[in-house]
Amino acid sequence: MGVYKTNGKESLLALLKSQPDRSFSVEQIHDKLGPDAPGVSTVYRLCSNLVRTGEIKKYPDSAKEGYVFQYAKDLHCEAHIHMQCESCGAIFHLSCDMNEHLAEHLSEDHGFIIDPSRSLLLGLCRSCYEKRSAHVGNA
Amino acid sequence: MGVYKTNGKESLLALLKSQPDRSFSVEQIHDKLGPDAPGVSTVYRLCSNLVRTGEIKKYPDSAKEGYVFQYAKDLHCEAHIHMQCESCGAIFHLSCDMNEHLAEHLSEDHGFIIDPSRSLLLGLCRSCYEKRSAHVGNA
DNA sequence: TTGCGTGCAAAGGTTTTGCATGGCA
DNA sequence: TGCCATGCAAAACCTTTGCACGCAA
Repeated sequence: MGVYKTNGKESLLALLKSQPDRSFSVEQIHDKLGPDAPGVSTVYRLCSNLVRTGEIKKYPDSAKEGYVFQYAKDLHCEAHIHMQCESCGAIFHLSCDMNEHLAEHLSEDHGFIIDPSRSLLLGLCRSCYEKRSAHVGNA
Repeated sequence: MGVYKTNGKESLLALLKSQPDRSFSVEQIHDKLGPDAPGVSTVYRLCSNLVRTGEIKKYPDSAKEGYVFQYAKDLHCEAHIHMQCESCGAIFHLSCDMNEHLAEHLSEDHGFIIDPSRSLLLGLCRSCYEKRSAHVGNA
């Protein structure tokens, strides 16, 4: 599997690649690809394959139950923690010394060996936080 | 709902309370409660209610897809991050200054406002790490 | 006695699987 | 042409819901 180059695979990968900070549910992928979209079951199959090959990553969805997928190739995601915005779903890569710093602290003070690639911090990204602050305003 | 004191509710809560570091899936709860266990749908209903009242917490399961529940009352879980062992499923509460330290760093350097209560770090707890090391041994 | 909680069964939603067809190399 | 990938439909799975009965208060 994954040997041939097909339309479905190409367009799916193009979509995720075009917005590397965004994550997509199977439903969103299927919808966004429009009329020439592969069927839902194929989207599932493609995503599974791409996760297996490491080209995309799978995260639990912070909003609804379920899972989302995000382009991840060449990002060395094994080494760093990720942050997901609970409002817009964007996923950011923590690229700084905090990764090592935190890992060290957890290991030494708590006896916990972190797996950064699967650890997900939830919260609000800058723009969603500002939007929300604006909304609340003088409440 | 949640007005009456019933066997199902009592035994479910007792189970989770007896192992506050462990998390349980609906299936595990149902199985562990044995012959006098409430039906699966009741376990779902009880868990939903208890999550709503804050007595237990719901986390995505690191192992299989799905969710697990853990006793959480009086732990002020809103304020701190949690660590889940990918091997045994135990969930630990990060109770130290790192919570504030990390939150500050993420906010200042990355513009990310963390929601600690929903953030989950995955990895291996001390005992599972040691077991695994022993297994691998001289590989 | 009142009405909430439960069990059972059915429904709902999501993901997986089987099989025949179509497309890539 | 051979084999992989896809579509469709059915199945499997998990979770929720409806309804009638039993139990707590």
